[in-house]
Amino acid sequence: MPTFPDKAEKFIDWYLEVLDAAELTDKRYPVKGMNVWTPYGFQARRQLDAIMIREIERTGSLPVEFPALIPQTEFQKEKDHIKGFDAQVYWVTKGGATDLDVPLVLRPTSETAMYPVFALWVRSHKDLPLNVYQIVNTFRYETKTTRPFLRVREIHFFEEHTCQVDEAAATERVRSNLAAFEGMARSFVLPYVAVRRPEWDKFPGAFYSVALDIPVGGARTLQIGTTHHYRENFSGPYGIQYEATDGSTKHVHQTTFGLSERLVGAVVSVHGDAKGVVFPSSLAPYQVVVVPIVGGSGGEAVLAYARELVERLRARGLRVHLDDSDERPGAKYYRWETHGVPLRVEVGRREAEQKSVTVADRLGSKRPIGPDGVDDGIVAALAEFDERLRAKAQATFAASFTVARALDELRASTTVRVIAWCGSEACGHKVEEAIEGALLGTPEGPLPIDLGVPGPCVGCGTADSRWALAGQPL
RNA sequence: GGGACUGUGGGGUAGCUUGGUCCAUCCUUCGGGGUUCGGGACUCCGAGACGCCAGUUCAAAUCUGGCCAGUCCCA
Repeated sequence: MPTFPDKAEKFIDWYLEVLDAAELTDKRYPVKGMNVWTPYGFQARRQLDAIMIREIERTGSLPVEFPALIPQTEFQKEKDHIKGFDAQVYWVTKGGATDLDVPLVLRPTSETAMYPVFALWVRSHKDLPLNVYQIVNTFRYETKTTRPFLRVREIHFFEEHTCQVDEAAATERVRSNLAAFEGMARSFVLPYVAVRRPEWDKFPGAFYSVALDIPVGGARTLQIGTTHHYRENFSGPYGIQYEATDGSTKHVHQTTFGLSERLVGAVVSVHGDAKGVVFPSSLAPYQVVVVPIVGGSGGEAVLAYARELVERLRARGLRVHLDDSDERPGAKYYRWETHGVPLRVEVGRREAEQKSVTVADRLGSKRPIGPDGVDDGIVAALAEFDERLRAKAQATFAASFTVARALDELRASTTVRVIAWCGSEACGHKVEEAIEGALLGTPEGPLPIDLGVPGPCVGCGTADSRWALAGQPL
């Protein structure tokens, strides 16, 4: 049986082959970093979008869509922002054969597209808060190696932008974004940690940035989202101001919240195994695949039973696929395992006669259900699968962090490290050098492992320190 | 930005050092027929490739140069 490269030893090879086998993307498109969403991958993405939309709209955010092109003049208004993105923007400089008077940037993110318009929208405190989001493609000229879903040049981007009355309200919005992400992460079955990025690694133009990181084996980490507090850093240059109740004019305080198809890559990376992708039921294009086993005589009765079962399960709201292709049963099992389908329902002559089913889940359990309570049993098996997936992911997560009391303990790091840090940039860089990676920042919530109060800073020995995480961003 | 390496059917490869035995090997894939069908079936028939351009040569997948694309290492 052909196998995938070892996930632990050759992660990237494993990742690429698994994606290929699962038909989630076609990476043969002839532009670096731009891949094709296949029907199967697109359906996973559609679920991803639906979850992001559900959770953000729960917080009162509304959808908008801004244009993809931004005039250079607007793009340049915030100094740090342009400095941060200068090297990775695509320019549109011609319309037909005519050079454009003002070159246009293909949005790498939409602050500079939205904020001139926000300045028109926001006039009074009654217009606040302004909470809007969009899901669009953004473009970044990545110079490093690109990877499907994980590092792409055309990003399928979720971005929420808000305007708040003051700093405290913006701080609260950052908090509510983190709460919204908690709901999303629960759906994706992704244990993560929220960390406040160090000053030198925050989003260009931000007051501060909180990133959502997950461990992905060894000391490696993957940033799967960010939320930023901008204070007045953008509202100043873009003139987003309002008249307050006391008649004074004030600049709004802004926040953003960004997520992307990286979450698909994260789900593949975290849950995938030696047999391929494993989707939680929330993202699975097909939550259940029904495999009829039609050998010999009586095939028609089996097929009829399978079709009837599919209809009943669909009526229960499940995404169900009937695999009535010409393949033999074993080939179908392998196929849907590589594709990460949570539940496989086998029905053969035996099941058709008894009005029962045999249910196998993607984590390896297999059992008969019925003849009574077949539909309920399948629904329950799906929920059970998610919980087992969660327990498994949680155990891996918990084992992915260890404390390092001194710099030399960072060197041969085989997990993400938790360290005591004084907060200085000098000590931060010492840590980054030692781990040959990045100081991810200080956790916003509880630590992923229980460690009590931090000891002296690993860089300088100062007693005044906080816990921080260090790893090697993928 | 500096350096190294690599481009062969849809995917993965052999052949390249030493030019000819290559209208290019094998696995997979794809189309058609038949037998099969409770964990990747078998069989028969068929389809499909030397990144691009120039050069050397009687002869180029193979050597040389340029270009394009990709990968890795260093800054």
